[in-house]
Amino acid sequence: MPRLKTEEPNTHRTMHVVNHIRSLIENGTLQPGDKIPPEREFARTLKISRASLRTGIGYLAAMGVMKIRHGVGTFVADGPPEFGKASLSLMGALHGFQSWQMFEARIILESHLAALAAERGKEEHHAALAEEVAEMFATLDDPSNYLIHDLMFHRIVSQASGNPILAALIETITSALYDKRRKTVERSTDRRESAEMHREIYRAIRGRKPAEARKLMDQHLRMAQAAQGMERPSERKPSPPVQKGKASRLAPAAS
Amino acid sequence: MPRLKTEEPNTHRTMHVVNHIRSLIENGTLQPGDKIPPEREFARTLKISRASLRTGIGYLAAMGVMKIRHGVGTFVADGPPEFGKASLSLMGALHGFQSWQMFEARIILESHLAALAAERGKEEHHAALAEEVAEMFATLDDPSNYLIHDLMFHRIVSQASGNPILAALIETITSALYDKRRKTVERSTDRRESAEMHREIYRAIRGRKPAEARKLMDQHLRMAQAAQGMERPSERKPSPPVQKGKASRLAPAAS
DNA sequence: CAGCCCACCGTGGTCTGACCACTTTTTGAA
DNA sequence: TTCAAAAAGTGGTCAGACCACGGTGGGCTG
Repeated sequence: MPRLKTEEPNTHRTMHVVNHIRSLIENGTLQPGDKIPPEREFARTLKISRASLRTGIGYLAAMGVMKIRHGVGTFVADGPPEFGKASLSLMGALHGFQSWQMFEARIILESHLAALAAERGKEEHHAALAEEVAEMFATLDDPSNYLIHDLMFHRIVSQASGNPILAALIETITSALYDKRRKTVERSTDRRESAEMHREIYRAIRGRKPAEARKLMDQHLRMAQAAQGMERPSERKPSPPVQKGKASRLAPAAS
Repeated sequence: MPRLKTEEPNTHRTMHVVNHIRSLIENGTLQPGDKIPPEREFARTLKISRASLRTGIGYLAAMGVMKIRHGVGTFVADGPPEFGKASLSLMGALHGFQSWQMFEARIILESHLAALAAERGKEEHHAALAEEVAEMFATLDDPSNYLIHDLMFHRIVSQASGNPILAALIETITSALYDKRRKTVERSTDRRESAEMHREIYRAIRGRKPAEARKLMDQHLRMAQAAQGMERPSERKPSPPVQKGKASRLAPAAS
């Protein structure tokens, strides 16, 4: 019969650090963008070695919760929530993710996001979206700046959806897709068409028409996908075998 | 004019390690479940200190790519793809995620997943789903085991969808939701109803009826949500201000 | 001989303290 | 006043020792 260990107190230092910082964030002591104490000092405070502290901070940094700047300090992440940058990339290598799958995920998520934004978006979001659309039309001949406003538009839609988790998911996928995207220097005509689609999406959101917003976003993304030749291939390679049994980590300490 | 640094060779050791292991995975030298060399030996091989190697491994472990077992060794993760365990939890603390938001994300994703599974599921998936449904009916009086088969059912649906990225997203959310779920010892009648809904979902998937599968999954999840009192509150707290400008990380090294 | 316990070994975890590298700030000379 | 050099402050790396955990096999016990 296994003894029930009561949240072992000698938990690994790493988690000690993680939980400590976590609580600092939860009780408001630490806000996004804040700088945490220097490693040497912080380590002394927590009564652990600097090495262990660094392990814990590294853990948080890997997950995108903390941002480390060599020679400056360590900060709480302040950008839009996002899972570890290399996360998708790494897991892609491990489990063989395909580009079309990433795009499919993006289309599904972002279409819903657009619908939610149409339901819940506030005036401030509408204003921000309008501004980005305007900027897009203003930078039709400036590809790199156009791209920035394009991304901002989608990011604002995410915020307007009122669901930061879905927003984080999208952000993760988008940033992974970003690299591939930069290479595709879209034609000027593509940008004009794209800008107009964004405007229509904006109107649907502002007009609180969820179904229409979703349809337009879906349409817009499929077009973008086609422009980059990332459609789903008609023929699939043999899929891996179904995992059976392997309850492994699932099984609680039950009976 | 900034000098163009050619992928500086003295890149942080951490990324050196990460990229090394990444390439080992990509070229097939390292398979899921494999054990990597002992730290001391590996560090010598890579010509770096053990501390730096550990930093890199910790990074990978934080993202769920590697699994460390004290006193045994370090392995490549072999379970279903999933983002860092504490990831959602930590980010929740940082950005104020709500339970209903997690559930909303789950409903959206998993409903689509069910539809995709109905389109693309193979016989092997159908068989596996049937088995899990049978097990669920067989364990109606055994809550903890019932839960395991419940989770397996949903996991198989994810696999059947043919999109490992969406599956990983769901897996991440589900595992974060898992803790809360264990506490809710559902009533026996709830389990019976739940099992029957799963059976219907299975039939829709097997019958290749995407729309129906989606509808049923959506219905099932909303019921589960209601059973745990995680509905979306009618009134929302004031949302954070729209982030404007902050292109920060977005801006490429353009012009 | 069968079974169990425990010392041993391999592996990851932590500590110490020194030094290196990057940024920002301060200083002092032109 | 300007700007380049130095200093200060912070994260990054290194080295080597020792601790803690888990598995294994030899030796003791029954």
